[in-house]
Amino acid sequence: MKIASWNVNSIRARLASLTRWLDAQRPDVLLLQETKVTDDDFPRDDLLRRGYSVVIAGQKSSNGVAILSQHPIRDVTVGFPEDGPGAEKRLIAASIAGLRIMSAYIPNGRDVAHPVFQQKLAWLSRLRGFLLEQRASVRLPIVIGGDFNVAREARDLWAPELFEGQVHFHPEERNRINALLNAGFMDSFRQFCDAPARYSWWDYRGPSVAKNRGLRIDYLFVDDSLAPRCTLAGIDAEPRLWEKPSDHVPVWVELDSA
DNA sequence: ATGGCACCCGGAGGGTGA
Repeated sequence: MKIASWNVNSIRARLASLTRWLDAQRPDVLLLQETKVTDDDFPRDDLLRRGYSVVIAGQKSSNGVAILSQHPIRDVTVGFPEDGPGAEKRLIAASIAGLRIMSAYIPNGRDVAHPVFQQKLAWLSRLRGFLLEQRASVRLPIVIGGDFNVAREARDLWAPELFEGQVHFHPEERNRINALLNAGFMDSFRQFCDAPARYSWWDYRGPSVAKNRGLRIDYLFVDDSLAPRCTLAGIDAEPRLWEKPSDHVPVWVELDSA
């Protein structure tokens, strides 16, 4: 079972790339972030035609998450239980093939001095609590993928000395990610690859792609209990070289059948 | 060096991303 996650930076702008990648890779499940579209305008038909069921949590202009699946989708929840009606659409969870699968788009944080940076930290803390609550209540192994907007380690950034203490590589962000993993999850990519400079995002501007100046900020975290089933994981950097790319690329994990 | 680029909305150019 192949599960992938991709911040597409607008599903409408990325529909050609998305369908090209889906047709080539045929993942069982694809988690999307930054769909940037209302539910009414989500291009469902292009995905249904390819055999994917779709559940979405969208909003106008920004944010927006979705889950695409070739298997039946059940028990969908959007956001955190305590969210008000105006909450940004950054989290969707569903039960698929005996797993609790989630797509998450963690707030960027903008700048460490900006109030939204504290909201990012709070959001990551809430996410940890939500994962524990879901594990207890749904009782299925959890796979959460998404754009976490945090590089975990120095080997996950092109210039750690430049980013240290800044947004995306601040100790408080790393602490929140580590606390989340310590709750019983593993960074699937790092089970199979120790190499530095394997990134999931490159800036649109300047020579970022040519010089491999990127960040690894997109992850698939899987329940520790899934370790024996986890056979391979990777980052597919190729779509970053296609026409009209997202600035993020898909990350993926393969799980053996239970 | 606050630029670079791409997306959004709205119908110009500012807000946001990372």
